[in-house]
Amino acid sequence: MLDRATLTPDAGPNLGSSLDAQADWCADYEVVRRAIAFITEAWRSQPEAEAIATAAGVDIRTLNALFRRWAGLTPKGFLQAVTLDHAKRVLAGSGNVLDAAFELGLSGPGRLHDLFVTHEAMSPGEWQRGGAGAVVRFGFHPSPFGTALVMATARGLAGLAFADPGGEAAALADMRARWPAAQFEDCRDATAPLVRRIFDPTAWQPEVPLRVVLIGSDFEIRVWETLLKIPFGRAASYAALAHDIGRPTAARAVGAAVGRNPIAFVVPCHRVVGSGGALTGYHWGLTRKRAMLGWEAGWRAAAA
DNA sequence: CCACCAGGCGTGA
DNA sequence: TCACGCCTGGTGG
Repeated sequence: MLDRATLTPDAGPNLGSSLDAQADWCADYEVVRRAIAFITEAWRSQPEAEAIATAAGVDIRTLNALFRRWAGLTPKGFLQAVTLDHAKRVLAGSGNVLDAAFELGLSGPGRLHDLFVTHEAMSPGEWQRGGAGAVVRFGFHPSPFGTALVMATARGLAGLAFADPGGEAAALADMRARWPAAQFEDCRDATAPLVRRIFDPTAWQPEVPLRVVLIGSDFEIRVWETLLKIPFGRAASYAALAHDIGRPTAARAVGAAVGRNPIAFVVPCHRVVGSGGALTGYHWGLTRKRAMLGWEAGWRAAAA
């Protein structure tokens, strides 16, 4: 098992927590997004790196540099990371997701690339009672997966959404609709530190866990808690999740609950795929789900 | 690989 | 009660 010291900014993707890296994130993601869209559409013809670069609107050298910076992998490695084969490889076996994680030595304290999270769960009723007049502060920030919308309460991180260019208003409306009684305040200064930390694996450490608030039904909370057990760079199926929470026949209901996860990326709903490894859906777009799995694959490769 | 189907289940209206 | 989903396993191309 590797320790965090091997993950210096030089060894890993992007530039740690430097502000320059943050400024580059969205520009990089635009190219990544175009590359993934092209690969997804043209995978049958096994496109060359050259063709991918053209489709992404950059030259091949730029493409190489960009992928190294963005996720520490080559375009070829990236190509592999967004295929069905890769999804199957990272798919933990059926059965208990947590047990599978421990068997693989990827779970437990000190595991690699774990965004350590402590959570507090609230039912919608509790939220409404205790949160009458609750203030939710939000801000838009660059991230490796496009513009991120971060929502925070005094109790911790409550929401994380994504927006493609021009989709900021829709993302905000989506989030606001989840907590109709709350007051919202645009306050990027409050959310900026969260973003820096969330998207920089070199900043993840167990000593200072990230506090999150999960607001949902009992069933949803159980599903979301289980998502937090899926190791970085791996995947679980909806059926395995259903099995894990003791409702083996409720895979579809699990899918719906996963889809309602308010804290994208941090609660890793992007690590849930169909039983056969297919990426069946993602609230913030399948392209973004592929990007996240590819990014995690790159970080794992860089650390290994 | 695709299309379609039925069984399945928690949610919100 | 009902339609709706980030489902799944089976059938027939």
